[in-house]
Amino acid sequence: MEEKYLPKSIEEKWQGFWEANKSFKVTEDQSAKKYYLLEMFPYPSGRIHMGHVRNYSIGDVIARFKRMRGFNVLHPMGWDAFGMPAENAAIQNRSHPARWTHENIAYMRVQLKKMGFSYDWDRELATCDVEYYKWEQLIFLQMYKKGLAYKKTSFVNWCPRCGTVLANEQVEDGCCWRCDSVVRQKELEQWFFRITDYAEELLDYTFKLSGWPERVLTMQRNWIGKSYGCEIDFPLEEHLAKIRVFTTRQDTLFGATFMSLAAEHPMALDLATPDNRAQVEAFIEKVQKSDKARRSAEDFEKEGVFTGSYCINPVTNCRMPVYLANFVLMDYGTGAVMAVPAHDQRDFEFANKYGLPLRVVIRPEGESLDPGAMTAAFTTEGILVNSGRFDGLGNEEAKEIIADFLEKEGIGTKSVNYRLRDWGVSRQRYWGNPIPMIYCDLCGAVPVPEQELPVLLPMDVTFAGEGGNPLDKVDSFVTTTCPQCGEAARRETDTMDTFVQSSWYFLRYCSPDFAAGPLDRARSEYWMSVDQYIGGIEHAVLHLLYARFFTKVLRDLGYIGIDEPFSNLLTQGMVIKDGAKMSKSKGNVVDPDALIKRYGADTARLFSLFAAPPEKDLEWSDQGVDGSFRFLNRVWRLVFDTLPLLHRAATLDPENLNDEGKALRRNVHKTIRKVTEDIEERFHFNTAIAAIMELVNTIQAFEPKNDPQSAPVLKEAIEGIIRMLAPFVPHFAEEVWAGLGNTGGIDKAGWPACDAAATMDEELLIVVQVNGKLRGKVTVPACADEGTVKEKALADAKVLPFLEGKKVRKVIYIPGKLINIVVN
RNA sequence: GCCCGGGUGGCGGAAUUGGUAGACGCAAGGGACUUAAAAUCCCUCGGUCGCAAGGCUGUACCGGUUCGAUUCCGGUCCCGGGCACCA
Repeated sequence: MEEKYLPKSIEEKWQGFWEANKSFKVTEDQSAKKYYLLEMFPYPSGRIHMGHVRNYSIGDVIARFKRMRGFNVLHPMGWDAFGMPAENAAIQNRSHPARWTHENIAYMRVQLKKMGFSYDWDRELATCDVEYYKWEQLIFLQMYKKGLAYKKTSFVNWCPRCGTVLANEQVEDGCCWRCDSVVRQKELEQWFFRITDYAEELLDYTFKLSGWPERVLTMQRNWIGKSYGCEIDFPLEEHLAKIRVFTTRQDTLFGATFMSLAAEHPMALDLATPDNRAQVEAFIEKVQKSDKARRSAEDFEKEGVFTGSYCINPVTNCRMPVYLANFVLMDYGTGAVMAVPAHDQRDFEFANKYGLPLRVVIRPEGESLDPGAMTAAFTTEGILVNSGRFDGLGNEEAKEIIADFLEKEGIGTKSVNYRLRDWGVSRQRYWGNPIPMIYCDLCGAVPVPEQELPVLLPMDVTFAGEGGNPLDKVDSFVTTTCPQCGEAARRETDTMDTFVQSSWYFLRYCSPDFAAGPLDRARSEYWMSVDQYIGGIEHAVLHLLYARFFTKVLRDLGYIGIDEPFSNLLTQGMVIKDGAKMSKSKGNVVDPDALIKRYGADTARLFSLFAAPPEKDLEWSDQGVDGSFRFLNRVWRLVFDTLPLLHRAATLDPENLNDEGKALRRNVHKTIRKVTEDIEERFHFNTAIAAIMELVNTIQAFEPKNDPQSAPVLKEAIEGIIRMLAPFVPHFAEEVWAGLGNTGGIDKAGWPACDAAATMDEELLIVVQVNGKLRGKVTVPACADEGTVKEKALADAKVLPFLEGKKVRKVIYIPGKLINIVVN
């Protein structure tokens, strides 16, 4: 052990040691308790950023802690390697997405290794490798067979100038980010996964995932959005057809005075009367031009157009004009809304704008409601009026009664509706997993036979940045023959959404080299489910919902026997600097490489864990990093200075200590208990580190006496510190541990055990309050009963003045903590 | 607009089940060591009144429950994140 703490050489040394010994390589060991720890894998964007450092530092603490506690820990790492940025970079640099991606992976792998994260690198995978994506193609085919993958038309953002589909993030203020043309909605045939088949189960399990943050579960429940209501048919005046609506407010049916349809509604054009046809067509065109993001903006002007047709309210028999309205979405319900302007704010505004009638059917209890005087819709609970035989009912109870009535009369049916929509997985992009389908003029869409997999993504492609998917132009890829009839046919050129790859990578990690299928069932069942998953809160819905869905699909395809992929979830906050999220454009980025170079990886890890608890945002502070570095230096000196004493230390005899020794030992074991709980139960690494710092301060104040028991107590204390620090600053701990004369690595030493007997206090400090205000403190023997404490508190010199001339009404005693004297 | 979080010193944060508000760290100020600087060590550090002992006050704001509220309840304001106008 050197006199001075030199992180660079220490870190290189131990990283070499771990690599040479394959310290973190694991296999399925039935005799050991398994622990699968996973952090969300990175997109290989170029370099790691502080968010990665934080995410992976949090994970590494848990991995190393569990290892020290004797678990067989699976801790893998890989790359979410397909995606748009690679393609954009290829266009910009006139290079190839594969090259860009692999270079980035190589660089970032070095960075992660420099951080000292304890991964089993033998399991590394990249989703753009054919060994990964070919199995995904197989899964797609099996989903297709079961009807879980299907094709339907839907709308995409389309740039007419580039001739390209745009992602939402490529649309800026309704215009193409590259050429600034106005983006329009284009209808396209696309592949979908039937996630809605699993809506009920996905919802159900949100009530069983006890290891997930309630916040995330709430968001997922809201996303799935189950609601109970009715489907009601409104007959058309001049047609045989009916318009079907879904509503959760059947209690307001008597107040429905007009009908609003989505512009995309299949009946929209048919309902346009000759006089109105031109306006209706113009309106549909206009809605298609407005992009989805804008359409949902707060200040979006509610607009509509009258079709010229009328339908009939089935309970009031009133004529209801049928409008198209820009705020009605085809994706939710039936794409048609019965408009109740008196009791829905949007309908109220719409009715005002187009001079449509208002009919009050609910009034506040004990009051009446004048339709002419209303300035907003009345949307709270009340009593039904103008509703025939239902008048006088409370509107909540009326929901059930009216639903029953509608069913009996054959007007409508009770219905459950979900917000969740099927998952569109088609992407008109090159850098993704090719969807294994073939189009034949005679046979239609034909799946690629399983034995012909993989459909290789061709490498000889040029990137222009316009004119659509580059894959379309690779003749050798597109041109093929129909597997069914042998005639000339075309390959599907859509690739799969990258969320598909991230929906099952955690399963592939269990058997990454398995050559006979996507996963080796025996190995997967040993490791799954993931015991602890860690990642950013931004993935609370999409990724985490898709991964849950995919796990259930793989279960139903017979690949695995579990229902849910992640038993416990930890969502971490963002890394902030100067009050904003770190980003290149804001220029407030802290480069992990520079940090490692200056302080070493251990300091970077320590600070990112100490500055805030994981789930909170972390405000970066350069001075704070200095503080963490100073702390490590202090510990280093403490060990180095006491080394000669520690080497001579006799065996510890806990029964035979002086008061100072006992006090220090009590401190050591109380700290062990706290740090263990903070890591294991709360993931509050900041307070765990603070507790270790306090113990270091205590040890520094401890003066070893010339008695035989001082050195062993000190030795136990210092060894405890080093072992507790090991998950946080592993290189540092390994070096110091070896310096203390230990061999074989600190993992083998295990996590220190708390000796409960040593934590027992001999005396307790009792806080004395008078009328709830702190007035004094008394020290009593730990065994003192209530009477003794009370006596001592009432006699305390600092308390007495507050009792003078007053009468003691009550004394409340909280054992071992506090006594409150109530006087008046 | 809807949904989900959050608001504690100059700063990051602590107070885990309603029981000492401000642990730990940073910054700042003072001191020791040094020819000097760095490093290190020691002291002070919410506000306010006081020579001091100590008092009063204080966890966004207003109110409530309680012997006791940063913590629970009702209302208000502000900040952050998410969204697919959810009928």
